[in-house]
Amino acid sequence: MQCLSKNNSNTLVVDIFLKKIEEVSNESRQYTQKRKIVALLNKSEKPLTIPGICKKVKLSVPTGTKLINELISDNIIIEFGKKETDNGRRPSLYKVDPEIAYCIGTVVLLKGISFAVYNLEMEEVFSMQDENFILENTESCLDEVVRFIQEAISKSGIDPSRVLGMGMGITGRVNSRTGFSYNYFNFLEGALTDFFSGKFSFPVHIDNDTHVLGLAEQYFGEAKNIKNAFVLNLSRGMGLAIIANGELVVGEQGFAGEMGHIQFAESDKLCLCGKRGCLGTEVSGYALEQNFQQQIEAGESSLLLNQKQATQIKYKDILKAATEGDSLAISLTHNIGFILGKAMGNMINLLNPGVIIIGGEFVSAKEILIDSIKSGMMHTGLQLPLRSCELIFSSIGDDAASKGAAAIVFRSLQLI
Amino acid sequence: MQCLSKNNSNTLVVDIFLKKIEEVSNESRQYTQKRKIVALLNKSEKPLTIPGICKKVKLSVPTGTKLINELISDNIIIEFGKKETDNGRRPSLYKVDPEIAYCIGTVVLLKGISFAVYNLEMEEVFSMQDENFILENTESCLDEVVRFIQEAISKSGIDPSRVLGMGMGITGRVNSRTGFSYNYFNFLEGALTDFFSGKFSFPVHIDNDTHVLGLAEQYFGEAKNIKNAFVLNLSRGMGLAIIANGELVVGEQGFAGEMGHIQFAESDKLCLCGKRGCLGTEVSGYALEQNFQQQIEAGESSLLLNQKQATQIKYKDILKAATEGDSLAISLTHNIGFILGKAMGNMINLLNPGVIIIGGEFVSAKEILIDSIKSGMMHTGLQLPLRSCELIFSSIGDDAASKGAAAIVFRSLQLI
DNA sequence: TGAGGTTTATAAAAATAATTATAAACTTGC
DNA sequence: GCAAGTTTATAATTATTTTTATAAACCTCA
Repeated sequence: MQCLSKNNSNTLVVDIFLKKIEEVSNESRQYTQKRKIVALLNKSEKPLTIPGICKKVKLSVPTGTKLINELISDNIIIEFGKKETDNGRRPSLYKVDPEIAYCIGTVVLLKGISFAVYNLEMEEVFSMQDENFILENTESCLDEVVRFIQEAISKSGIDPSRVLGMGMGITGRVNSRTGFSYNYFNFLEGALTDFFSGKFSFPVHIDNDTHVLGLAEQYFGEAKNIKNAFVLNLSRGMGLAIIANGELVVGEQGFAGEMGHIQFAESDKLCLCGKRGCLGTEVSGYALEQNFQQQIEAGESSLLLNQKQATQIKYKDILKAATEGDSLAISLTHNIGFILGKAMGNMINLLNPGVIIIGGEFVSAKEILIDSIKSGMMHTGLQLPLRSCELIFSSIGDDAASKGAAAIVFRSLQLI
Repeated sequence: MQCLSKNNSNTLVVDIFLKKIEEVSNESRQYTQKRKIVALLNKSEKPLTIPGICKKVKLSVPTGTKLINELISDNIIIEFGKKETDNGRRPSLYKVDPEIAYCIGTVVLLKGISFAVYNLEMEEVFSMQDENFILENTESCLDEVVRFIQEAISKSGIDPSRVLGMGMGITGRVNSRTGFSYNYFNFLEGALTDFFSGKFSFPVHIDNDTHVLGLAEQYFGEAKNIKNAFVLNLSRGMGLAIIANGELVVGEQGFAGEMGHIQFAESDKLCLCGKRGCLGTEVSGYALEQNFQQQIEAGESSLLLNQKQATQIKYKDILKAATEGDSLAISLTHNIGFILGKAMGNMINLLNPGVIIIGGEFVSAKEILIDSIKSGMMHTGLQLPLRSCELIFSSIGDDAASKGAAAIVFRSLQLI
């Protein structure tokens, strides 16, 4: 009430989203109740009725009605038709006006940067990419990121005062709790989130690219209603997002998920981390490229050589060739799938997930991977946990990561 | 109020503990508030003042005072002296009467069964063991368990109507959500919890012995204030309790933690599960016994042979001999520690815990194990997560498991 | 088509809780 | 040793919320 009476000012309208429900504060009781109603409506897939809302927030219908009407005149929630019922007077349905506030998801990868704005229903209202961006641990690269985001915000035409926050997925090791980044932009004195928050008028959160992909599956993808899940990010590198008890596991410092550095490899190739036997040396886009070159040198042939030199061929090319029937590409992909499957079988024993979702660039070769992964899993997984674990491939698509990054904002405000 | 006015009946007094706070119900608002106050006081380590309570449950001091006074006349909470402050009138302190209700923890192992009653401050008020018990998957064994518990309750002298529930830790695979046991007492048509609940007047929960040990460390031991931790149960077998985001991870069906069946072994001995390379074939009390016999057969000597024949020597004997300086025992224990350490290093990469707690019978050889585990961890763990992960040995003692089992009850009622 | 049943929504009355004011208990410092 | 400052606890007043009652909207079935 106190803040919402003057709803000409956007900042004040957005204020109702910006505090967690249980947060202790000396705001009026009614305002807390209003925030509860708004959060409930935002979390709900479908619009709700007044009696439904009142039951959930434990309010009587008269007071609930009063608060809801105030929220309507504040332009925060809107009426949305009437509910079809079998008998009785039809109740009006209400939902949060999806265009009253926005959140931003940004993803910074080794190659490429992307930006997207989502409304409260998580519909993309604007997006922008730069495929030519190259991530470097330099001040000038950081400036480039800031400029890119500023330009994107300006092009999107959204009012920054209506932005609840920005979530950022960034390659490398990141402490999502403190906001520090350890591999990139680590020259800053303070947290990377603080640096960005200083540049923009809204709060900024970060996590690594794999975790952000996990959040996308958790909230919008195949893990939506499953409390325990794995989301594998298999591209040039590999990472694992673990969802346990319905929450993403980031660990004590945010480093959880380094599955590429578990000693599950069958050979003892030297890994970039300095150790031997890391799974990532055999299961990754990088490994696929290495294996391909090795096989060519050993005399194997491939249709890919018609287009490019062996050393120029990237893992995405090999995956594409595999789907097109190139037998060397298929056999190499198969092999990776089998080793991956054995590793996943062990992971199943450890954490008993209900579903494993394969995401990342390797999804393009899903027909070739699925059986090899499954047969690998059979080798190491125990009967009971294996039986109830589904293996599927991600279907959210290209904007998964930025959607997941934006979800960090909603999660932090308990709006999801 | 409605239930508590007649507090002669114990069942009605205990009623205030038996519902979760946020549970939707049509009880009076004041009663819900009372339950909030009781839960808050029970969770709090120290007694609280009226203003403190009112701030936490978001009530004004006058209404809070009224409810607290009612709870006092209902004999549920008690005054507990006055708080020392620097200035101002000294507030009275209040806490839940610890003897108003109890919970039971029972642990059923392959050899031995134990029972303990705890008051609301988790102090043991009664305990009973039967070391001669042998677990079998038979109806007569199940009867024996029931008889043992009935006898223990009767001997303890506690009023069953004051028992909030019983938590049971049982060896083998267990689905703690559904209450089904898959290895023992699996001949029942329904859930094992339903069977027990039918025998007693209070609800019964189960989980496996390793998870229960993890709960003990989480709530009362070394993991108390750490959100991400491992608790290893290293005895004749091995299991891992994983705590992530402040919650025990049991997985989708409750099977999480089968670390003994991850392919981290260096040899490819056949495991009882039918697979090869399982960590448990090299890191467990069973493996220690096997290795000992093998070494003796190969001509090694040990002080232990003065007491018993090689085939009669149990892993506990070997651990004891190691602490007493027997060089074969030390070298075998060391070796297990090193392999375990390498496995733990990988687990650290995966889940980035803040602490690893070694529990189980192997704790007796902690001086010998600690360095070998640490050096193993160095071999496989990544720098960043390794640096911030502490390795410690459990110090809760013998009743850890039953305390953890009892904690299931408190956890289910949000009293912890 | 209209009576009976059901549910939503609003109005008036009753119950409940929060503010405000005041008293009591305690420390500190002159 | 007592005034000033601080905090707890209770009493009286004010505000809010729930209950109860009533009206309105809608279905079904005779």
